Amino acid sequence: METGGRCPTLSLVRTHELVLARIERDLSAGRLTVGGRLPAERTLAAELGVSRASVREAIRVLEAMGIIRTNVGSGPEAGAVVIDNPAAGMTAGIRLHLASHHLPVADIVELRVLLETWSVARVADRVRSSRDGLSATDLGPSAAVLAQMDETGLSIEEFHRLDAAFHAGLVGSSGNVLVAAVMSGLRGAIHDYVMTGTRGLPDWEGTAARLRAEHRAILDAVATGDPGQAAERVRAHIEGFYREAALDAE
Amino acid sequence: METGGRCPTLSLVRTHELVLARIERDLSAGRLTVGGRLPAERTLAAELGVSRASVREAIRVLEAMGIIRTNVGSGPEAGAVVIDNPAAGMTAGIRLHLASHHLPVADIVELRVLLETWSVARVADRVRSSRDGLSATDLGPSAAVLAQMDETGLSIEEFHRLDAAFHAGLVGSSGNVLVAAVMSGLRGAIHDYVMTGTRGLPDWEGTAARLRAEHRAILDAVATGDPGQAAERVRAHIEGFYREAALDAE
DNA sequence: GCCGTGCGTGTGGCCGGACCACACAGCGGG
DNA sequence: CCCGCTGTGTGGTCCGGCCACACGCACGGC
Repeated sequence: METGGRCPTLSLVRTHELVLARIERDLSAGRLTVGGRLPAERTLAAELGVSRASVREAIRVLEAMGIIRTNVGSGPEAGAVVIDNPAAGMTAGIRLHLASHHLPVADIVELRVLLETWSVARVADRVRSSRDGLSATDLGPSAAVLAQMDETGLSIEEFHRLDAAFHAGLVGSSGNVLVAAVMSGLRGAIHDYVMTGTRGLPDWEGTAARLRAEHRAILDAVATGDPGQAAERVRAHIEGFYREAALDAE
Repeated sequence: METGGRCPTLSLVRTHELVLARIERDLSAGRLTVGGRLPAERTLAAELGVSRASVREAIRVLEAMGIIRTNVGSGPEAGAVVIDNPAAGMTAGIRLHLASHHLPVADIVELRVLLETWSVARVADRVRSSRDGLSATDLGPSAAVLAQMDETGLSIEEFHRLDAAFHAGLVGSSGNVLVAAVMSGLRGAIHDYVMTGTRGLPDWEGTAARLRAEHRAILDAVATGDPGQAAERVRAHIEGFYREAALDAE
């Protein structure tokens, strides 16, 4: 199985993929955990008998997928540390496929509606079946975000940041980590489209006021344990805004 | 904005990220399209005034995301070509986050159920509202896969390959490219778990026969335009198998 | 004319070495 | 005790070299 060159690497599997596989095995086996540090590039290269360049290539993939982050220097913040940010990989991947025109924006919007209606219905359902615990621990932060959104003088960017926090909070309350990550990735991927569309709105203040009212109606439906209403209000809210900002006209 | 070193690169943005941004812009602007070729690494490095290593790092990320594939040599198959494989990036990302124990398998199963019930319900809905066109062009391949699955002597791997093709075909018929990609990514990410679970089943032949019957029932509900039944059968089919293969016991 | 062989060219794959900036720890001097 | 300097280890980037691969083209032989 030796290749003819000087490198003992299997010729069908690229070297950086060997590095990735090794790191995945270490993650699976618990030898690497979120918050823990990878060996230094030079160390890992020596251990695996490959060049540092190949290790770096693998590291780049892991960074893009939101598995690790790297810092130069020494001390506890230095090197490659395992993180838990699947949304980063989702955002990057979806953005690129959007850029290549393979993924239509309309499909992204549609999946967002599906995931978010499901999430809020699920949260509302849990409120209905176990009212006290969920209301206290899960909807308080969402209400706080809505209060922040009522402040005057918010920039469009700031409004959307709070908007994202509100929606992400509700989706997060569904308890499905992957759904939350996909949702975050979707929003991240179309952020520029949303900003462009928002700036083109004829009456941003009027729209913002309507969005705020819709947020409150959604939170109300969730808090009163009405899955059907919650889902319907979310759907109307998302589709309404995207239609107004011309995001569905792909 | 010049850094102190010999490299004129902005110090807050890594060089490979500059390369990625450039390629994303080219994709967005249509200068690069699916099927088209990127400039050679050496050419791109010279154009951007960076080292070939930085270009390679960016290329690795694009490969992992399913945006490009690379081949050595010369001629039409050589170099980095733009492809449309978002599922690849999904699979890789989800696998890694699964490996790090940040993503629970149960969340993956849950999302799969959500996406697949939505997809078959949508296809069934379209059958109901436009029966002739959809039945002929979209369900024929699915029925053909089921016929293949009835052949004797299928290995477990082959059975699951056909199983995946059947499910992917139905999801693909929903018409949402992103949903199909996420679904494919989910399946790819948990493939090893499924294989392990399947090999541990006490009566694979009995299970396989039941799965086949459930496939036919699902296809029947879709073909007769019954969204509610289609979704319910898919749900029961997925949850039943994953429970039996101990995939929900996370 | 056709086929086979060898050479040249361009491609990605990989390596090793060099140097940089950063971040910290440890030590010595005021 | 505080500050400055030095040393060490980290990732970031570049450069140059060589390899295998894949093709195109030219030349020679039949």
